[in-house]
Order: sequence, then C-alpha cells, then structure tokens
Amino acid sequence: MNKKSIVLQTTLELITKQGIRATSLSQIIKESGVANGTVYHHFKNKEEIITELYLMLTQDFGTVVMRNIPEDDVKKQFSIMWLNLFHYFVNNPLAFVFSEQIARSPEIPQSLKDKARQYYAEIENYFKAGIRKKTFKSYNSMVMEELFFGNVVSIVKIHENEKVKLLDKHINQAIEISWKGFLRD
Amino acid sequence: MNKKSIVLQTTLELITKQGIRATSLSQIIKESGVANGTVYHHFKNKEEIITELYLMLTQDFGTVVMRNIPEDDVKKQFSIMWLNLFHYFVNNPLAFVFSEQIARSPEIPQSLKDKARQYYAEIENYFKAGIRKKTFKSYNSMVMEELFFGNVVSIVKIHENEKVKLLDKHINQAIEISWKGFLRD
Amino acid sequence: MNKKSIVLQTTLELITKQGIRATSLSQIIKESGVANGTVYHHFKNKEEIITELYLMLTQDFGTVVMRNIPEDDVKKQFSIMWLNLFHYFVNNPLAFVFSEQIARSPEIPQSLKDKARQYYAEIENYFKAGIRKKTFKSYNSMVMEELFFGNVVSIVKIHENEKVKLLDKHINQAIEISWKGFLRD
Amino acid sequence: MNKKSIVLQTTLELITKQGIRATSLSQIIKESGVANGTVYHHFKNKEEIITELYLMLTQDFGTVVMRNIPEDDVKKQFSIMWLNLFHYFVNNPLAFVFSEQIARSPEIPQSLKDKARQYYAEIENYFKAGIRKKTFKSYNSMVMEELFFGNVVSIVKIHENEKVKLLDKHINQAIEISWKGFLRD
DNA sequence: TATGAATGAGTCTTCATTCAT
DNA sequence: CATGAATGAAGACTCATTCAT
Repeated sequence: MNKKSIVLQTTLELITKQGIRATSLSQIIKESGVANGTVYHHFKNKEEIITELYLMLTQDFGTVVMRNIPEDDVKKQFSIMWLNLFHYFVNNPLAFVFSEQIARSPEIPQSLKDKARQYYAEIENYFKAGIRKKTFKSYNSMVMEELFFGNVVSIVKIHENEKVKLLDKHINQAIEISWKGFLRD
Repeated sequence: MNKKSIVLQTTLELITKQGIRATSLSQIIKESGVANGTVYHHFKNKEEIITELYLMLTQDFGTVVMRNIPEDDVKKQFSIMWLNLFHYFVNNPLAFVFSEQIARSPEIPQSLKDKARQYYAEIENYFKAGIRKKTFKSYNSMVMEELFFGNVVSIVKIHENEKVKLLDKHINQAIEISWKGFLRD
Repeated sequence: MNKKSIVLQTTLELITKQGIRATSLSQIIKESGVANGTVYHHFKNKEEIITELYLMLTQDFGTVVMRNIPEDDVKKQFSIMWLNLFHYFVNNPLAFVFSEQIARSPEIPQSLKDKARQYYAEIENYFKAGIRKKTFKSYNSMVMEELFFGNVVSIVKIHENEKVKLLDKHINQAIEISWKGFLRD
Repeated sequence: MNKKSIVLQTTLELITKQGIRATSLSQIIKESGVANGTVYHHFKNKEEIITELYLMLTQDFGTVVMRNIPEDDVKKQFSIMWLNLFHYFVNNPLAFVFSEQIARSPEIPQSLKDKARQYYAEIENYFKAGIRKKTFKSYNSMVMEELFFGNVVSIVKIHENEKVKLLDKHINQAIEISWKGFLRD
C-alpha cells in the first residue's frame, strides 16, 4: 500500500470518528506515519483529500443501491433497495457522514453535491414506475425520494447509537412503515 | 439588548450559517462588535455559549411541539404535531442544525443530549396511546418516533434547499405518507 | 515602550539588515521577544507591519528633504537638498531600502507608492523654478528629478559599501557633477 | 532546447518578474514543466541556478558595453557607452534586476560580485583617459563611474515604469546632463 | 460590567533537498 | 539523463483562553 492510500485510509477513519472539521492535517500525518510534505506531494490541499475520498465512496453508491434488484416484484424491489442503502451506510460510515453533511457543509463543493445527486436518479425512476403501475399513489417524486432516503437514515442513526440495540425486527418494521406510506390506498 | 444577548444572538446566526465547528470565537467577537474579554466575562468558555444557546432553544421545543393539540382526534393530532415540528425547525434553523448535529457532536455534552431526549417523551406517549387505541399498528415506539421525526426533517431539508420550491401540497403529501405508514392496516 | 512599538522597531532593524522578503515573522517574533499571537493582535498581517513602518518613515521624508532650504540662492538650495536627501537615506537605511525596492516589489501596495511619489512634488517644483530663472536648461522635469535622485542614491550606495571609505570630498564632487549637468550652458 | 536550458530560461523569467527571493524552486519546477529531480540532476542547488544565470548574463555585459566604441571622439564614445548600457538593461531585464539587487543580496556570493565588478574596469579606464585628455575634470573615478552608471539606471527605471512614455528626446537629454556633469569647465 | 493586551499551542501550507529507480 | 516519491523544517496565520485595568 503506497503512502497516498495510507493517507486516504487514515483520513477516512479519522473523519468517520470525528467529522470533517474536527480532523486536522497534523492528526492525519501523525496517525498515518507519513511525512508532512508527503501529503502535499499527493494532494494539493486538505480539501483535495476529502474530495478524493468522497469520490471514491460515492462511486460505489450508485451501483450498490441498485444491486440485486429483482425484475418485477415492486415490493421486493423496495425491500432490497431499502436494505441495500441501509447496509451501505452501515458499512461505509464515512459515506453516511458525508451524505448527512452534504446539504450544509461548505467543505464539499457544489459540483460534488450535484454529482451525488445523480445517483438518486435511479431511485426516482423506481418511484415513477411504481406510480405508473398504480402501486404507489401519485405523490411528488422528490417528496417520495426524500422520505424514503430519510427513513433509512433514521434507522441507521438508531443503529449508530451505541446505547440502543437495533434488531432485525425493528428494521423490518421500518421497511413496512416506509412502504405503506407510499401505497395507493 | 445587553452584550450577553448580543453575543448569543451573533453566535446563533453564525452557527446557523456555518455549523458549530466552523464558528470560531474570534468570528463571534468580530461579528458582534463586543470585546474579547467581555465574552469571557459572561461565559466561561466557548462551550458555555453553545450550551446556553442550546438550552434556550430546546426549552421551547417541548412546549412548541405539543401546542394546540386537539383532544380526541388522533389523525388531527398527528397533523398538528407534524406541522408544529416542521414550523419550529423552519423558524429556528439553529435548533434544526443542532438537532441534526447532536448525535455526532462532541461539543454538546451527553447530559444535554439526554435532556433534549426527554422532550420526545410526549411524542412517544402519543404513539403508545395510538397503538392502544388500535389506530397504529404495534410497532416499536422508538422506531415510530425516529421515523416520524425523520420525515419532518426530510421535508425541512427540501424547504431549506434554495433550488427547490416547496409547496403546501408537498407538505400535505408528506404528512399523509407519514401517517399512512403507521396505520394498523 | 509597548509591544507594538517593539515589533515595529525589531522589524525595522531586521528588514534593514536583510531586506523584506528575507525577514520572516518567526524571526521578528524571536528577536522582539514578543509572543506569536501578540503580533497578530496588533497587526492584521505581515504586510501591515511593513506598511505601517513604511508610512512612519515616509512621513518624515517630505519635511526632511526640504529642511533648511535658503530663500534665493539656487545653487545653495541644490546643495542642501542634495545633502538632506543623502543624510536622510544614510540615517534611515530602511527608508533607503524601501525607496530602492518600491519600483519592483509587489510587497508595497500601489497606493503607498503613489503616496511616496507626492513627496517628489517639491523637488519637481524646485527644478521648474530653476528653469524659469534660466539657471537650468529646460530639460524634462521628470528626467531631471530622477537623475537628481539617482545621483544621491549612487553615492549612498558607495557609502553603504563596507569596503570603500567615502570622504566628504567625494560627496562634494558628486554634488558638483550633479549640479553642472542641469546648468544652462 | 534541453531540460537544463528550459530551467535556466524559466528561472530567468520568474526572477525578472518577481525578484530572486520571491522565486521558489517549486515555482520553477511547475512553470518549466520539468521534474523535481531533473533540476537537481543539473544543478547542485537553487543557488547554483542563480549563479549560472548570473554568469551567463554578466559574460555579455563586458563586451556589450564596449561595443562599437569609436576611436578618438570622447563625446561620441560617451554617448555610445551610455546607450549600450541602456539598451543592455532594457533588453536584459534580469541583468538589470541583478545589477540592482547585487549590492544587498546575500544570494549572490561575493566572489561573483567581484567578478562583475571587473567589467566596470573598462568604464573606469575610459574616465581616467578622459581626465588625462583634460576633457573631464579630475574627479574620483569611482564616483564618476557610479554616477554614470546610476544615471543610466535612473532612465531605465523611467522606461520600466508602465505609466510613463519615455521618448528619445528624454534619453538624449539624460545623456547630455550626464555628460555635462563630468566636463572640465 | 466591560475592555483589550498578551499568550502559545495548533492550523494549513510551502520550501529546498534527498534518494531510489 | 530524467523522474517523482518522500522528507521535515520553516512559513504565515488562527485559535481559545488569561489577566490586569
């Protein structure tokens, strides 16, 4: 593993633990065992480390969410999408932190935010198709998308809270609640 | 308005704009036009400013969410709670920022977080009562609460996004989706 | 003497010895025995230290050069102006360094350069009057001014060169050469 | 053009624009498109680049100033020397910058400065001969030399000042002033 | 109650240079 | 000849905090 990867990996871990702003370069340097100048040899900026990390993480995002979606069954599709997203966030805490901070943090340039946004397109298509098939009531698709997304996020937050033990049945309840909200009747 | 209030107000605005970590004391001092030492005369340290601010905001929280809740009609209660929370966040962006950042920020001591948590108690009671009345299916109350809360947050985020125009009909759709998810059948 | 003055004085000495770019803030801090933050309490910038210093020095400039100029005798006026400028530079090495570096260095903002330029106005007036009185040949006044100035600078440079002993007779020769160049015949 | 020449040329341009101290190796590397290590392959260190550059430039100096000097006419010799020097500086801004910065820059080792100094020998000889021929008054030759040099420099500075349009007649006036100063009567 | 001078640890970044390939 | 990874000291500047007035 080359120094650049080490820096990225270390930064990933630190940000996951502490958030973006709380993670200083000196910390990254100390933790990664890499020299000061080496970091700047590979990255123009502190921002560039984060940007690169962000790109690495969001690259997966698009494919991961739509993985293993079955052909016809809208309900099954829903469950799997939901769980894909849930597991993605659970396994990629930084991606989760990022996705939570995106809206507000000026650290992430707008261009990147827009790029992330495009991954939602497939989720949007799913809901539009569901409306056409009369499975879902014809709600505004942005609202549906955002609520779907928010539901997953809510449960991930419970999962993250160390004091609470999130069980599979809770997850299934959440999926059920989420699903019922969108239905036609 | 005395100096202390000026400092609090300025901090409120800065944090709303930039987040907690991005807001430095020097910025607060510069922006508020108050002297260096004056801030430390009124507050022990930076954390105390934030803590005090947080207490001010969460104090409202409890009462605001349960304001104007009608007696019997569970559905009407739901709508009003939902809108109370929505408007509270829209009108108190800092409260919103806080509630979003609370989970992760080490800046907010756990004791305070717990205190905020207790305001949820009434929401929890509402859901438990709904289950008893057989209006809601008997889901885990923490899950219900968190999803309810998350739904409001999702819509506030849309509202905050400058590029999107959130209409009343969108809000009503969101409430409907939110409500349907919890129902018994 | 307060810390601010100490910083200014120290910077003055260091720049005189080493030039602007060679003088680092850490050096100023070390040499002046003042804390890092203290410098930044009094000055916004490294640049601001230099600017302030520059203003202090050039303030004298205007009055010094025209000091003790006798009424009518154009030749005597010339000698005294010449010597005033010479001694000013010899006694204010930083002013000399500055006046030499002004033309090129981007460290000095244009606004300051312009301000310094206005002090030349009196020298310009002197030459114009000399032309009117038919003492001087009617050369372009900017050329006269610049050559006059340059002559003084040349001799100051000899004076500064540690290996050479500049005698009064050399100075007088220089004044004579300088004077003769401008004469009518 | 080989890499070494590219580095020298780039450095030349950067120093001309910004001065010696303001020009960093990283800038040279970035600007010249040459690799980090390549620079150190050709030069021992940063100082060596500057030294080599300096030698290239001053090599010309000696021959250029004395080019096309006619045999007997002392006045014509003066004009041509003056203009040779003027045009040399105008066409070699770096040589000009160097000659201005030499006195103070610790970047240029004394040995080199001395070497440059020897080119002045011919100018010195010219003035000494002029004194012997009773054309010039018997001033100290170092003073004469320095004033002659300084006069050219003053006019080059006017020429460099973007805000002023230097005309041929100004140059001729300057030569005349310069010449008259040294004359016997 | 209010001020602002003073502090020094810590921030990000640039620098000239070395070394293995 | 040429490359670029790696280094750590040094650069300017920001930060939260203390203290005397």
